[in-house]
Amino acid sequence: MGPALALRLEAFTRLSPEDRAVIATISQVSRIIPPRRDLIREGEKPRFVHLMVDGWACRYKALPDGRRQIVAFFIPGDFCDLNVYVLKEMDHGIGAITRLSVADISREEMDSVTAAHPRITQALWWESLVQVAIQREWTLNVGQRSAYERIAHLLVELYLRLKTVGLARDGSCDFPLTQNDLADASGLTAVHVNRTLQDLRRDDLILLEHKRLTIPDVRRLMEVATFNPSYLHLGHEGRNLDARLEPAA
Amino acid sequence: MGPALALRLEAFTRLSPEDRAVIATISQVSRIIPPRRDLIREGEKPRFVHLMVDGWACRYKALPDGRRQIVAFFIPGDFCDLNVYVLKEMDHGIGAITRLSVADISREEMDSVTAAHPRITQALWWESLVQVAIQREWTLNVGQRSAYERIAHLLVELYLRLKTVGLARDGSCDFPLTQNDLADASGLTAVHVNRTLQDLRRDDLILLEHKRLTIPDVRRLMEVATFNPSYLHLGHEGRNLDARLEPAA
DNA sequence: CGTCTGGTTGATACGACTCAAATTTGGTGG
DNA sequence: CCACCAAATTTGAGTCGTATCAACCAGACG
Repeated sequence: MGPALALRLEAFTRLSPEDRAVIATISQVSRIIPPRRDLIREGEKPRFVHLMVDGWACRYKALPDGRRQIVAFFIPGDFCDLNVYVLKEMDHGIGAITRLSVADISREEMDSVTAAHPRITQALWWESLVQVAIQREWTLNVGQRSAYERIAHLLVELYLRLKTVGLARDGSCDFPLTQNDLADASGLTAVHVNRTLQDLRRDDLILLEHKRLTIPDVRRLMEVATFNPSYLHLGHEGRNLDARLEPAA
Repeated sequence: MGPALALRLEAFTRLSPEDRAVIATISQVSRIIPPRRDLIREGEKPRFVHLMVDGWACRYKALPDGRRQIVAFFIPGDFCDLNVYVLKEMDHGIGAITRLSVADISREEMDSVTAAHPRITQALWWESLVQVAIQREWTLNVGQRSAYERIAHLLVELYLRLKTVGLARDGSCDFPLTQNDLADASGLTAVHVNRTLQDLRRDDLILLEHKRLTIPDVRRLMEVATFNPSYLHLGHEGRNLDARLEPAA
């Protein structure tokens, strides 16, 4: 439950102490969602911008016959949809994966922050552009990569994003997703995800057990995943994450 | 070369005559791109917001080994990436499909428009949220739908979007995409796209020849595509498109 | 009229799916 | 602390959708 949002925005820009204070204010948890419950459903009218303070969530779309695609994962420090309130209704749902602490931020609150803090505003811009870039990369991921590459890519992405907000180090992080979640996110079946994870383990690319992921050699996993970190847009003036060039050893 | 942007924004909001004048001003063509040429490449620094005035383009991402995924199509009235200039470099390319007229809009020009015209600003918000929603739907499309549904979905989406900007009527529209383009956009091979189009033709769902698409019964095609138009967010106070409920006959 | 791009066809291969069952894990209450 | 249950993971066998590879054809164009 660290200052995930501040860490996230600092990946991109520098924040003043006042900026940080403002961020701490909007990061006040306003709601706790139990695991596997929806935060908001398709069809509802969006009233707030949600900020993930603690826990994991996902954005998903469902087809009438039950097929389901997770189109994004949210980790602490992620916003969902700056400016949603211009839309009449949600075209997708957002579900908690773990127990989730969210800050529901009203339009007014948001407006007053952006009006007074250009630096934060710009950083929020960046954060939402990065989210779209991730969405595009996911389209590429399910459209072109093999199961093996696809899962590897997903794991690397999550690992790097977690690292940005201080939730991963030394190649390892908590990892609450089930194989079913991975299947829904990758467009594969759970059975095939299972076998693919076994392949990745066999090749010593990952360790994954008890909801904990360890990547012994991030570089190597990135290679097999054809992972090009440019879409995460981390190479800015802010804290320069070593995501772009993972330390060789 | 009609007022595509105005039509597009009016799908969502009402515009005053002044608004329309401003839109006409920013829609001035500043560049013509020949077909199949890149408008901007991965790695370049984005300097302008691009507005598609006439012609089709696509956003694509490529893998080192040549695999390629089209992640979006642009048709007249589409913007690409409001606010891109906060990013250091493009994580994807944008390529012209047909001969293309674009308006390159500078950051300053953009800022001055949004500062003075809240109505337009809100509409631009909407337009970019819709683009993200489309991106999510594409992830669902390639992740979950069969080849048959997938191609059908793509065709319906493009048809409805073209209709919004006055480029389609009576179930038919110009359609400059090659089967190769469709393959890159759907994550299928060109051969399989070919066979799938034949299936759709056999089932009297589409006519497609000489770069012209006709959909005899849009409703029916939407059904086989499990097309849920809510993601296009057309049900707003603006001109109410009949996309949500295509006329029965 | 030849060239080229885009479209079409056929034969074969394989990656991922399906279905079904077994096993392990984690949590809960007695 | 153990017994129990549900959820998650694992395994196996068989199938199918889509990819691959290789020709061939048609229309557009210079």
